[in-house]
Amino acid sequence: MAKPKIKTMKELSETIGVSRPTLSRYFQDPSAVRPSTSKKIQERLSEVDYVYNFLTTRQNRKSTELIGVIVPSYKDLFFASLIESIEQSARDLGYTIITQSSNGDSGVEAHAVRKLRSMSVDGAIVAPIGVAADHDAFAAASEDFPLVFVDSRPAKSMPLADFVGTDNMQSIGAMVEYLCRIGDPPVFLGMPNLNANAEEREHAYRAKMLELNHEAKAIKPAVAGGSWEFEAFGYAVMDDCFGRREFTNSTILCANDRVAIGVIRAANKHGLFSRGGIAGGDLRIAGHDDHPLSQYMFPALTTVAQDVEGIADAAIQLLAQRARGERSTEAVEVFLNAVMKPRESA
Amino acid sequence: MAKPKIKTMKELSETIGVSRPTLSRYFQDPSAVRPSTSKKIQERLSEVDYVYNFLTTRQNRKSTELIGVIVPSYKDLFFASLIESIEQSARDLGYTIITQSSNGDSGVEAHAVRKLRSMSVDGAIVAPIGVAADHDAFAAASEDFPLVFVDSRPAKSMPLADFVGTDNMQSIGAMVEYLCRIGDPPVFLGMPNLNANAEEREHAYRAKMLELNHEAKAIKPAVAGGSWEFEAFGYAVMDDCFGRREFTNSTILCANDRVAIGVIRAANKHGLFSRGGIAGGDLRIAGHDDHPLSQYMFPALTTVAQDVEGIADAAIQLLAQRARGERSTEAVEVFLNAVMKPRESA
DNA sequence: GTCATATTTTTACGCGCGTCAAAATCATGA
DNA sequence: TCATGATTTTGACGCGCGTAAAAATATGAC
Repeated sequence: MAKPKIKTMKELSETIGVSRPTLSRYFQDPSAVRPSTSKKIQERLSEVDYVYNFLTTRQNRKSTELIGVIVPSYKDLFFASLIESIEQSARDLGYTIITQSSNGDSGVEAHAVRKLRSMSVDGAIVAPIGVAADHDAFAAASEDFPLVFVDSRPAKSMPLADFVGTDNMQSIGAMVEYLCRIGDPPVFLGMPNLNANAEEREHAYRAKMLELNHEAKAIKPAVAGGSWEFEAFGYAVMDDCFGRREFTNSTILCANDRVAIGVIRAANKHGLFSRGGIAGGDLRIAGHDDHPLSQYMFPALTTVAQDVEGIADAAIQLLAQRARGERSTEAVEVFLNAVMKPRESA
Repeated sequence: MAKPKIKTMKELSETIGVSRPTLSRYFQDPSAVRPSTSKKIQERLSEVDYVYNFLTTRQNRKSTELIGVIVPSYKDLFFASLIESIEQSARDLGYTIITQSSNGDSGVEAHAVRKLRSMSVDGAIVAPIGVAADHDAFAAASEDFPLVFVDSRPAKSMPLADFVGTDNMQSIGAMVEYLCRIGDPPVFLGMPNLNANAEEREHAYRAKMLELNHEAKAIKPAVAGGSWEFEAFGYAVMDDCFGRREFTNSTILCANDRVAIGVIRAANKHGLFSRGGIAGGDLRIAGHDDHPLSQYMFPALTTVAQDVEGIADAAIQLLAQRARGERSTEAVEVFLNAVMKPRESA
């Protein structure tokens, strides 16, 4: 680092030989100054060590180009994938992402929303926790900046917030159809009722079963499922069932892959996959999401892949639209399709 | 939201009936004003909708109370756990976390570091990518704020940066000892050479094997391993080996759990666990990290658990120390112990 | 070389809040 | 009730940069 360190734009303007306002314009859009000037600035800039002051620039610009992201948990690869996609889409458009985890707690979620308000973000993408969410916090926020919910809709609907997510009717529908075509009609194992997907996916399952003239049947969890430890939930519920020799020959459709991973573990523990190793028995298990590790399960988990990149992209686009002043009143709901990933488990 | 919205502190000071400087002091430390005043402010505050302006306050305070975090990937549950722990520790101390993923790319990493500089963070916690990291970016940053590396040390050592991580000699040592005590001495399957842990763990393995008078042996990957898709790497390498009936009766110590998950999958594919289901054969597999899903593998993965919370906590503490002006010259390295998690796979 | 137009420079103010010093007010105990 | 120290108010300046208006200068076609 032999490069001389320059701390303020004023100082920079002196060593570089252009006025500060010109520099200011250059940083916001290099093409806003004459090409020769732009080139000159660019060259001199590479010879010094200057980083613009993020906080001050954002304070004064009309737009902060900050986007907040709130997810219930980092330790869920679906959300992790989502964040990664959002961060990439955002970087391409020049946005800076502020990520926070609500940790499945409505208090923390409200606190996070509040922080986004204090940071004057241009918009927020939130995967809400469903139960007992702090509706007021969101309502207040949506007056300050556009809000788009992803993955699941908040319990109490927000008139001004957009939504992007997978069409559960389509995704679950495709899976049910597939399962019925290949074998016995599935029973359903829900996820803990922590967000709207829990109910929606069960509903989608029932609807499709009805359509196909099969009797819908949901497994009643014998254990409480109040936490986001979905694998533990799936394992505990089915370890119990399998222990009583229930559902050992069923086709089990799980509300998501993490639950399914727990179920597979339980099935393996009870030796239900022993014949020949791979999907030899009558027990079949299916999931939902295409969790990055689902293909490494044994048997590899049959699932439906959510279009994570599509969701991230659409969410950013919706935010950008609002930022441009479009659709200032009507809210939009975008539903993306999921695609079947038939593997070994069903 | 019937609460009247108040946008500036000046406005707030008028509706609340105290002067703006007093409010300012209250927000920075409620105990800095007289108890009766503090109570009065607190009460009135709950009746209005005011959020302080984060950007402006940080611009003017000597400390921004911002801490940057950079990890190579969100889609790695080890890092996800780490971020979650850091966020919690930080929240308790009043810090705000800015998380970024370098996506395993040194360019993105350098860009992220630069952004942290522009945000005037009080410090940064970074899990570096090892190869071809942009040393200059870190060097420049470390002149602006304290830097603590976690998980692995950067390729080129940084004289002013602290380090917190697991003592690979201890963790791998404990595992090798365990494996040798229970069965055959292990062979080693490394991880792609993407950070310092790759070499360090292999070295630790060799050292311990030497100490125990066993011959060290590392599996030579027949496939390239340049990406962070560790499961795919482990699977590809061992699918190839098992296909040639190599190592089918070995004890395989993997450099991390994600590699091990791929290996388990390969072993299952080749039916190497078929006798009785659980760890019946001679093939044994062990990992490192205690990945949240390792216990759901089949067989459940024997591993060593890194002290993730301990790492997060120590990192924050080191940063806080530097912020208080302690240890302005000497760098510190903190090594935490890992604990054995013997399960089914070995 | 001239003139119309495009850029840049100068100058100055504003953003919302931190912070300081001096003046005003308050709380407390004798 | 008064003195005294603690707290608050007033008034003012600064942070680094955005931005607007007017003046100065550069550019390019003729």
